[in-house]
Formats: sequence, structure tokens, C-alpha cells
Amino acid sequence: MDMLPKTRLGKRSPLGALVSSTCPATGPRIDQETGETSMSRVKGHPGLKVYFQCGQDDPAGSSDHVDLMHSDVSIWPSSPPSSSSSSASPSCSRSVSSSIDVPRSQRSPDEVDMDELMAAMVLSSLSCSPLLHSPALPDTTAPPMDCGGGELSDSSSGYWSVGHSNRSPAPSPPMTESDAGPTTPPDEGLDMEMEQMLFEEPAPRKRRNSVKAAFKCLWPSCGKVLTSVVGMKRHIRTTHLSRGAEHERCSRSEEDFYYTEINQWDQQQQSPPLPVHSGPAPSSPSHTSSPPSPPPPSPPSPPPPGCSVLSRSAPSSSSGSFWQVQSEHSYQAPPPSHMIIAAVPSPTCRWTAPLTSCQSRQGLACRVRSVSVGEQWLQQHSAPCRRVRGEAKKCRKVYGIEHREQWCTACRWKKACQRFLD
DNA sequence: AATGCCGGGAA
DNA sequence: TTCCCGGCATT
Repeated sequence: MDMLPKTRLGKRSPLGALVSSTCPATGPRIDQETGETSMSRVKGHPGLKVYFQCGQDDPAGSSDHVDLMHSDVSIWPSSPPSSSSSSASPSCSRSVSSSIDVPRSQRSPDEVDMDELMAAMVLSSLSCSPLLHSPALPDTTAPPMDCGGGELSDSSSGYWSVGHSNRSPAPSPPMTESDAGPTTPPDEGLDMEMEQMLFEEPAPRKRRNSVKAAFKCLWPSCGKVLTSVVGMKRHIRTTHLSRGAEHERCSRSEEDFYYTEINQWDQQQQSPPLPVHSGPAPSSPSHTSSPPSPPPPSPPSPPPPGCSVLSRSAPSSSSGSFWQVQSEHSYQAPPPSHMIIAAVPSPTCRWTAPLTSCQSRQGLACRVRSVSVGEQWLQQHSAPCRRVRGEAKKCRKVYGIEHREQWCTACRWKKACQRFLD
């Protein structure tokens, strides 16, 4: 009927003023709710703050477990920015210790204590995740100059480079000799304790306690299986890549693309952890078996910046491998250490893709959950998330298009309605 | 088709 | 910064 003119209204059209007066809910209001949205853009940049979530992903979004423990752990692409007096070469040396150093921040001791405690527990638990557990991390045969990040990430201490050769005297995740043996059973005790403590969930039934990890060379017509990450890397490096030690520091993760972790479950194991993906399971590669075919010999596309240390599996051919390992256990285990936080909408924050980086310009309350590096990469390279249409009727529907003057400003501007928030 | 709203551009 | 709209996703 009274169609609004096609021509644009003035900047301060009476219409706009009218509606604005009736619609206090404008941008700033929502911004107040903006929480950690920016975290969704976490990348592996120097000085990056990593927020560890002690809680498992709950697809239903029903658990109230989210706790942020930010320990100023940084991820460095290659070497820590800190130049603190570490006499060792920052990029090539790394101390393996049995404790995790959570650097103190400037916060009050009370905050720090809890956060540090929690962070340490989480880190400890993560590093002890058996499936990710490299059975032979402290490979004494490994050259001491072996590329720090690579080994660390290999050891499923994962993605972080916590204290890898940085100022902390005991920076590395507790991948110590005590649990480094190939036959060493996973540290289930801590794991379960952690879960119960952190997530307040009943201890899951018998699970992943009999997994044996091995590493299979994916180089065509090789298929060599080693129980040591380091050994596997060296094998690939020397045998297939024909590289010497001088490359170790720079190609720390290239070898990673040429081997994969294979885990063998004991026969008496009830069953592997329940698959998260309900899709066509038979075809999807699982961590329980080696990939059906080796990857192409050509190096895969380099990982994105945020994934520079993604390791332990070929990214394409065994694409499901790495992430699947995580996801399959994510229902019961703390997020592995390589996981990076991304903001994910809360149950009230409905988005099309719950795993996409929550570019919540609206600033709706967002919970935080962890996503894997690979997942994060997908997020960053996938289509931007779009808000799912809410249940609430918006101005357009409430007032009708013929009463556009009663719409909230955002609706009039074809923006997200600010009056009828979901 | 209607609706919601992102992204971008004009004023 | 305000205002508007093309265009896309979703319903």
C-alpha cells in the first residue's frame, strides 16, 4: 500500500527518529553482551592467548561446565617470543618435564590460583589422553635438536607449544618417562578424575584403556610401522624426505603428513568409543585402523596459519583421522590440548553452523567451546556463519510491512532485529 | 514467497 | 555515522 519511497530517506528521517525513540535497543545494548566473541578468531599467532575450556563439548548445549581458564599460554608458530635468558636455542631445544608451568599473570593471587590449578589439571589431563599419547615421546635416540614444536605436538601434548623452550623451567606437558613406554597403559586415573572433577559427569564406562598407539608411514609402498613418533619422523625425514638434521627445525611438521597414528584396540575392548558422526561409518576412516590408502606423495597444502602445528595425521587422505580421534572422545574426555578455543553460541545464540567462527557482531552471549585446529581451519575457510532465523517474530512480522515505521531501527535497516531478540 | 539480516554502499 | 538496499539463507 503505502509503499515507502524507493529513494532513500534522509539520514535523520522523521521516520527514523520516531522509531528510534521507541526502540532503545540499539547496537550498544547488544554489545554489552558481547563476551568472548573475539576468541573465535584465535589463530596461532605469536602472543596468542589461549583459553582452555574445561568442559566437553555438549552438542545439546545442556551442560553448564564451561569454565574458562586462561593461562597466558601462548602459541608460537615456531619459537616463543620470549627471549628470557634461555640459553638454549629457542627453536630447537625444549625441555620435557613433568609439570606444566602456567605463567602467572598480573591477576590477583586468588584468581590465579584457581585458574592455574584448573589449567594445570586440564593440561595434565590432556597430555595424558591415551589416544593421543605418543608412546615413546622421550625418545632418547631423538636428536636433541629435533624440532621442538614438531615433537611436542606429536606427543599429543599437542598443539600448544607451552613452554616449549621458553622461560619456564618445567614447561612441557607431563609427558614424562613414567608414561612414555609403548606398553604403558594410559593414565586413566587422572583422566577420569579430571573428568569427574571438571565436568561433573559420571565416569564413563570402560573406555579407551587398552589402546596401543603406533605410527604408520604413509609413504607409498612403505607402510612402516613404528611405535615412536620421533622414530617415525626420523624415518620419514631420512628415508623419504632425504633430509638431514638441519631440516628438522624448519620442517618440523612436514613429516607429520606422511605418517598417521594407528591405534589398536584390545580385543576385549567393548567397542571403540561411540562414533560421533552418524554418517556412513564404514567408509569413514577411523583411528582404529590405518588409512586405506596412503596419501599422495606430494606434500599437502600447507596448513593454515592457525594450524601450523597440526600433526600426526595426513590431513587429506586420512582427514578423519586426527579430528575424528578427538571428536570420538570429546564426549567424555577433556578437549585435547591441541584444541583451540572458539566462541560458539550459547543455546540462546543460534547460528546456522554451530562450529563456525562466531562472528557475533550482535554480541549475543556466547559460550566457549574448543574446536580442533582442523575444525578451526574449516571454520575460517568456510562460509561465514549466518544467524538462524529466530523463533521470535520480528518487527516485520509483528507490525507488518505496512507499519514499517514501527519497526525497530535495525529491522528498518534490514539488520538483525534488536527489539525482538531471540 | 516471505522473512531475516549480512555486507556494502550512499549520503 | 546513519540510512538503505541487494542479495543470500532460511523458513
